[in-house]
Amino acid sequence: MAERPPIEARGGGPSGDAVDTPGARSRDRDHAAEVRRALLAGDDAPRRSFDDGATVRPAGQPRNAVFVIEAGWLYSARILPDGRRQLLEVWLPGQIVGLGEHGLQRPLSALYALGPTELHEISWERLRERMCASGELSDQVAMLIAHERLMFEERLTSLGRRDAAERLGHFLLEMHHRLRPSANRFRLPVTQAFLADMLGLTSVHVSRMLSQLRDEGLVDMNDQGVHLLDIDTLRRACDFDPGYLAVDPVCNDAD
Amino acid sequence: MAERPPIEARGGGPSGDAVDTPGARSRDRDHAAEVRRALLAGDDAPRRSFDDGATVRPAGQPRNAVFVIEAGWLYSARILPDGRRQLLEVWLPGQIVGLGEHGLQRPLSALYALGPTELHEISWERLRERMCASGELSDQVAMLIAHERLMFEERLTSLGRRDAAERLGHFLLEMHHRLRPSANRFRLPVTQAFLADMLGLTSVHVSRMLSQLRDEGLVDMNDQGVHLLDIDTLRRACDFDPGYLAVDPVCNDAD
DNA sequence: CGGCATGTTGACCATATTCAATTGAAGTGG
DNA sequence: CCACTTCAATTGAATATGGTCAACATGCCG
Repeated sequence: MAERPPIEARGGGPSGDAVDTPGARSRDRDHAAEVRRALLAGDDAPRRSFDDGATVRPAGQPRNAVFVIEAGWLYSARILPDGRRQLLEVWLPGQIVGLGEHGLQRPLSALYALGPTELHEISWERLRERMCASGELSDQVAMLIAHERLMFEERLTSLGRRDAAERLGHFLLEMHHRLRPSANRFRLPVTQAFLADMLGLTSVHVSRMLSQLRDEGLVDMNDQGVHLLDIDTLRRACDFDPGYLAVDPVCNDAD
Repeated sequence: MAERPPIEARGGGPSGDAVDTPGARSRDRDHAAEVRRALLAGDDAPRRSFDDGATVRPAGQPRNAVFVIEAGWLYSARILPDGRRQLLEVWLPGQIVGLGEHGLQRPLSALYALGPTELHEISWERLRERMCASGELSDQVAMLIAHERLMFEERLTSLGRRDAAERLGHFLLEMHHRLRPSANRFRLPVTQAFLADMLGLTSVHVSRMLSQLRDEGLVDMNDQGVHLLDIDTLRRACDFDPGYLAVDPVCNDAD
């Protein structure tokens, strides 16, 4: 068993933007940027600020807007009645948050600020209006939703079939890829409890696994600073293939 | 707790289709049916048959079609290089499979037949053509993709934060809801190993947990026949809320 | 009949959780 | 400046949940 295709199954690098099967659109174009421009055109979208930890959008309430992140990070989470929580996604500057609730009356997941944030708020009314006006916009929105789905596909695989160390390594590689720092260091402003709720673990075990990764010379993480010591080994160990990551339009400061 | 709306959620189900926040679309219309009609109009879509277990679409190959299920079930799966596999979704008759790969050159997940199946194949070329022609179609496709994403959101929560028994109960309730049998019995033509790969467990443990659920008087499952003995208790125990399930257009035989 | 796939059960083991104690850093208020 | 609190992280010990290995039963099908 076990085929052995991926790990670099592309043309060259994470986005061999050369070949394009006819009729198939490349994910390499920055759809988010185009959608952002379309949604913000007119420049009258209200701006909103949130403090660290603030609830940007509660769960269960009628959904009525999407957000374009101007600065800061967000995360989405699903809370169970007994308090357990599963974090679903981390959202970075430039991303459009909330498209995935298209067609849903009330989101099941809540949205919180990860650090102080600046957002543009675009009402669904306005969004619909612009989508009706532009088939291309509709299409790009569909692709962005498909990309959110694809991220979940990968995370589902992590939670279902990867052990704690693999999940951690995989997630850190993912964030590294999304943030595109110049070096192998980047800031990840989250606690270990956050990582735990993201990866289906406990904070205690996250602490242990990070120590282990450090001992193995793979990752050094302290005080929200991540240093990937041996990316190639880590990628192999975690079965990380960035093929599922679209270009995330993020401007970021390394270290 | 535990609402009690659906089970016949068509006319006035989980979301009293009377009220509709302006600009917000209800998920209660059967978008899948409308998209199906649009894609199959002309009736020249090639039909394809697959035997049980056949690969409908391999992973890693250029994606070039979506499928409308005429009869039989499909499932999608992600396979890790070392053979571990995570099943992602079960697809039922009437569903359109492959929309979630919109914008992606090569799907990471493979698609297999669960029992003998009959499909209509619609090329992406054709799909794009019709989406360009109809903004409404684009929009409905976006909603269907959003729904796939929503299913993942729920399953992610299961894998991350629910224990084995809860995952099993939750999944069975979900299938019960999607299949809409007349009674509390339905056929689920999968093995315990299948359930295991779906829920991030081992087949041995699935066996044990099913025995436990039987002992508790909650679920009786044998030879692919599921009997939900105490739905209300089960729902409460598993935190199952069908709100995330759109109306799945499925015709099914109970028992 | 024999082979294969599936499910069940037991014994043992591993991974991860729970509980608890400790440390260090950061913030508050006297 | 110094208690005092709070929160995050670390570590150890005990525990639990689920995994591994293996044996066996059953049903199906050639």
